Amino acid sequence: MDPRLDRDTSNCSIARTLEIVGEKWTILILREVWYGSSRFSDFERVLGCPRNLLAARLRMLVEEGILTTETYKEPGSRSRPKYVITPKGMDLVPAVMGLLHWGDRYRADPEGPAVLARHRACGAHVDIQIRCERGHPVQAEDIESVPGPAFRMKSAE
Amino acid sequence: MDPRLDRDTSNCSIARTLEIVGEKWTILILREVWYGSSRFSDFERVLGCPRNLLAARLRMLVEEGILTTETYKEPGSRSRPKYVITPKGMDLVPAVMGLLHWGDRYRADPEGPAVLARHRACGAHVDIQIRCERGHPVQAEDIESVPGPAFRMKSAE
DNA sequence: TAGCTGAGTATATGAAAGTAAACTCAGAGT
DNA sequence: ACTCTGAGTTTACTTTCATATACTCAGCTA
Repeated sequence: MDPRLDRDTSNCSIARTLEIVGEKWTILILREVWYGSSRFSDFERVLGCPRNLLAARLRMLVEEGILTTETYKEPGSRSRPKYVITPKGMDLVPAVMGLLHWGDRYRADPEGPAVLARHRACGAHVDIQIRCERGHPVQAEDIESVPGPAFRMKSAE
Repeated sequence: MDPRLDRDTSNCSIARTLEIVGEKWTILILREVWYGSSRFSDFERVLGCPRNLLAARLRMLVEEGILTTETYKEPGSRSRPKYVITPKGMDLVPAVMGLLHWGDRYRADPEGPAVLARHRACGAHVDIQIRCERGHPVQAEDIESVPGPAFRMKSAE
């Protein structure tokens, strides 16, 4: 990965993921879904996010298959839509756990984090780790990035 | 974590992390640092990002202690600054690996990813996993979020 | 049938981001 | 002394994004 090479970065998986979840509010909406919110008004109240953006982000997350809509019915009210996470959305958990853990470490209040992630089965604190296919824990420094099958160079302009 | 509760989310670690790395270009700059770039012109060329934004992002990353500046000297030229990652910056690797992995899975080209992450020692592919303190692998569905020491409710307005 | 409520849409305004080009600045080479 | 280069800064303009507020709409209840 010589930095002087003119790599074509248009098919970068990080950039492509950020195209979807990199806009303001998107990850925070997903956070609230994980914490149990599902209704438009819940997101609005807890996030304090403008309604038109909330509507736009929810629509996009549904289009991308990260959320899906179901209906709920409060007694005495009509059916309304709610937003639930899909398996594709659950697969974003590790990335967001990474952000959470970094914030806990470097930007938390003196008394500690606001939210703790626990293993439901045993109650122990959960964290993310990097491992290689053989199961060895890997330090970030020991990761080597190499060109993959879709690696491309910039074509001459 | 009842969604109807008026939680105060101003001290959320995810939101605080996004305040730093959530702006456009920031994570892509870090990606290039991991891939080996360190000079202003390298970032500019490979990212195609406007110079004023690149300068602003680099300044912010240095202020936050995620990057630090050193100098390099090309023979026949004067010393110039270069940007290198700090341990605090390396601690963002798991989060970005999460984004990379998700993109590889859901948004890669048909032939596969553009970049592969390998364990330098054994050459095996690396990935991120969620584990509890006792070392058990944890599925995203088995994570429970509970109020932590800095949990707060919204004060009455 | 009039009002209430949750889930939006529409509109206006301001703040960032993108684009492009000119300009600065320090020092090494000639 | 003059030029060249990498690393920026500055300015000007356009476009997209974000915010705030007002408005709509469907259906349940009174």
